[in-house]
Amino acid sequence: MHDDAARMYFRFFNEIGIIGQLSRALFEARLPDGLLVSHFSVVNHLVRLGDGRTPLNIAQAFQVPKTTMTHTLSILEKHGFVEMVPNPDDGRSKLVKLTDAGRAFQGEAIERLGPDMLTMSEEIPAKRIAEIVPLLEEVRQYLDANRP
Amino acid sequence: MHDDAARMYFRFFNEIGIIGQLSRALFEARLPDGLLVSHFSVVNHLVRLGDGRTPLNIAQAFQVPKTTMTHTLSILEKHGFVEMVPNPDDGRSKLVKLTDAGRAFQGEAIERLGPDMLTMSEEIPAKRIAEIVPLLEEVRQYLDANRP
DNA sequence: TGATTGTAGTGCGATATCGTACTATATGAT
DNA sequence: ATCATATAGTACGATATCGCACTACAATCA
Repeated sequence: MHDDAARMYFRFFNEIGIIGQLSRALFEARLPDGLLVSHFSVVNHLVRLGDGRTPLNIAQAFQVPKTTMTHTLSILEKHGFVEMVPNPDDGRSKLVKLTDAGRAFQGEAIERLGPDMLTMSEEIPAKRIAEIVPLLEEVRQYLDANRP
Repeated sequence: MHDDAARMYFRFFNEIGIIGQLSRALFEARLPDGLLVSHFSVVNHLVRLGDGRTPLNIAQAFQVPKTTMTHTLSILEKHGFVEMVPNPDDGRSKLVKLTDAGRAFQGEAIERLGPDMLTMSEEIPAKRIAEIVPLLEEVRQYLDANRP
């Protein structure tokens, strides 16, 4: 491993970290007060991939401890975006159901991001983004498969 | 803005977020107990770009509120990695000085990451990473310049 | 069946991050 | 010089995230 190579990985992960932070801040500025990306992400996940999942299943999808997901889901429940129902197949567990308010929240949040993405696309076309997404997916899969 | 373009940006930021989370977890597994990436990052910043900076300057470099940096620096001070000294040019402010222990901490943390990067470079060569870093920098600069 | 082991979710405590408000000092206008 | 405004740092409270430990239920095995 050359120093140059090591430095390149450092730069890469550094940029990833900063972009993650900046995009999160941008996104949260478009969400209703008090709601965070971590809240939206779960609702978005349920809308896209289907609800009726267990908290543990969702926690694993987001790579967060189940205690964190318990907390996040309690917030979503407080906002009326999801409902927790008993799992008929397993008395220990619950199923997370989206409500109409939850679906509306997801749709509105995405709509609010439209103008930002439009503006960004004028400076950095989606075509250029599309060129690097595959490698990012590869890196993500590698890291996912090699978790400590 | 086509839906396809919007979806591409979503995928991009989604991958960024996940990679950020996974790489943070990986890195923190290599740090001494109780120390987080947020701690290392500040020490690393001071080693690379020079110490004797003010807390506010560092906070802005990391795009975090100054209250967060106050807290982070207090942790680093508790570990003996930095010292806070009065700023001779401004009675309101302080300067952050690295200690020998701080430099050692940074060097050891980087060394510990070496094997991980070596392993990763076997699957995803640094050359491929190098090809996309410039665009990531562009995105980062764009987001930085268009903060809400 | 009963005992053991494993799993889903939660309660609790610790730390990180952030927003608001405050203090002390600096800057600029008059 | 004085006053108004701006800035650096901190105190404090709120929320997010996480690890540990516990409970309830499930699965397995004797």
